[in-house]
Amino acid sequence: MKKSPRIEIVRHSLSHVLAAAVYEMFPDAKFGIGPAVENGFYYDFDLPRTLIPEDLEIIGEKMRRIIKENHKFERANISIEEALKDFKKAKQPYRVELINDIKKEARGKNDKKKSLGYMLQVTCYRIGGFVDLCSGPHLESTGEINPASMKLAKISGAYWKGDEKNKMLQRIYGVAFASEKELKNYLAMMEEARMRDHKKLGRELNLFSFHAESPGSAFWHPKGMTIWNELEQFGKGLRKKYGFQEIQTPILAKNTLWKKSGHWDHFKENMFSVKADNETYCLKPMDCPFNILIYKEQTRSYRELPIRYTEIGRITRNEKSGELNGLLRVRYLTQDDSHIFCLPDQVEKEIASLIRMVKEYYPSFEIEPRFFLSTRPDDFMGKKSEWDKAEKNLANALKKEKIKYEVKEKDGAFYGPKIDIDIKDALGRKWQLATIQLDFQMPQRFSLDYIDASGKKAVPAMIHAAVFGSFERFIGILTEHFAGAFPLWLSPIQVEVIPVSDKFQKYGDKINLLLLSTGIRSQIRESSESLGKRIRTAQNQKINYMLIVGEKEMKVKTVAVRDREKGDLGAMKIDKFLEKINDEIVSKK
RNA sequence: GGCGGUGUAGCUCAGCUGGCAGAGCGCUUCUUUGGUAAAGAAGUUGCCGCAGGUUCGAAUCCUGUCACCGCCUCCA
Repeated sequence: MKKSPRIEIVRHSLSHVLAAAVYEMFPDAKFGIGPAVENGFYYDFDLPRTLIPEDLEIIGEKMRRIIKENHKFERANISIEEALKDFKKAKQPYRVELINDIKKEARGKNDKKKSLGYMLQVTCYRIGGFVDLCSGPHLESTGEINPASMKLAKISGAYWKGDEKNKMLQRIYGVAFASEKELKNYLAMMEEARMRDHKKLGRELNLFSFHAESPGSAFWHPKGMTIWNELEQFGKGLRKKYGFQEIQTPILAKNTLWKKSGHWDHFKENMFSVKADNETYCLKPMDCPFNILIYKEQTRSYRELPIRYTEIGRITRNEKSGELNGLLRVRYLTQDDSHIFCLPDQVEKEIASLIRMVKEYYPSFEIEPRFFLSTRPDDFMGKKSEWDKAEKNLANALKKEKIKYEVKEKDGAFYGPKIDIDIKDALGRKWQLATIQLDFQMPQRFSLDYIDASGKKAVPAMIHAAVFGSFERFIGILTEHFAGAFPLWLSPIQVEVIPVSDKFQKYGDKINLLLLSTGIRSQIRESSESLGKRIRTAQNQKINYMLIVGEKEMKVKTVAVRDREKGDLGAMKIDKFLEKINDEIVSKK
């Protein structure tokens, strides 16, 4: 979908119309900000009372009326001082704050340029009796908006300026598109997303569950575990190919370790701790310090670097209650973690190799990765020069692998910059999965070293990487991506044998056993349900193949194959079906 | 953690201004022995999230609390 500047203007103008409608309903309303966003717009208000869902109807009606009345968006530039006076008089504290921010910024710029005045104006727009501070651009008039292509969507809370220390305002979201048809498509897509919700499918397909007794932790059922194990095996295979060795480390350590790593300072609020023997232990929120301890077990020579460790890391993070979200945000998660210790001049090669490995994962899931370089955050650890070097290392590796990427400013970890890999799912939604992080800080904090070629001690570099990110999140996303219809190699039940009647149950059992003995996940059920009903159930369970067997098939030792998507494929010799299905599993189609 | 919403059978949900807790699906049993997305009948299913309060009487009203959903914040 291409972004049209025109629709941006429409959305922005709509937020202004929304504000006008709210002003009409609540003359005492205090106004926050109201930008255009992806798929629509929003506006934040400080209102004398809490909005209820019915208010949205009323406000929406008012907006449609204002649109129909075809008001002009009248633009006016006024001086900052005048604007300050006006908005103070109008009792608009957030406006006053914003104008003061603009003033401060303008001062800064003017000092440098030594040409006072040019920034000391702000832009306001007026529709009817409502004046709003806004840089625009807006449409000429409200009549240009098609009211049928717009809909108010929801109300939620939002902190003023996005800071949780500030007051919470009420945010009204609207969706808006260039045409009514696009709006309808969008709403249909939202409905589709609802149908694909992994929490719903997880229950229907019996993959996993959540329980109030342990909020934020998934309970994996046999079918979910099958998917998990396939992923784990797949990931471990690739790790082996790229020279990793598997390790396993404990789930908790004394907080002294976390103080040393810096995690205590940055995340102690988010770590579960327990007291034992007059010591405080923390459940691990990361695997890295443990990997470091293994590295430090021996004196390392430059000859043995790089050392590449991989670990299925069971980690725990005490996320705030409101942040939990099914499998996508949990408190107990399992990472496919990796740590590389290498010489500084091996860094780019190792990163490039990791990028190739990441790229090898995705085709099996029918998803396209997109790469980002996340740079130094404000609360960084270490020296700027080290960061510059690390960021350059990452950029060079990306270049070497001819990867197109975008930069996410200030989005790095506190100990180093990272390459983040996002994917788009079947509905076009973005998710962050894999991450490759370069770290010159932990090795220093933990006094890591190796003996270099001249016999002197030197400090190695450390690279952190995860590809699935977490098994929980990855399976959640896959479930939604495939709408529960997993590709054959991942599918919990690949085949169901369905005898036409119980006279053929024995023949069915034989086929089922044959399939199971060759490693295919097959099942057969004894049931008095009609054939149609059993097919329907198997379809709803998204079982890839149904083998219908009756008199005809038994006589000539065939199976009637029904494909979950393509339907009836006709009769097939059993050997031929085995060959077909094994091919598909191996090629991960 | 903050704001808003929602908690009734395994699932999806109905239950109005307080007055005997319901439907469909599922599950069990029986009948049916089927040919590519729902055979028929009977039966079963409840701490109305939890704890208080108001009331002759609470699924329903009030308070608190827990969990979930959406958003904000956060995400090593």
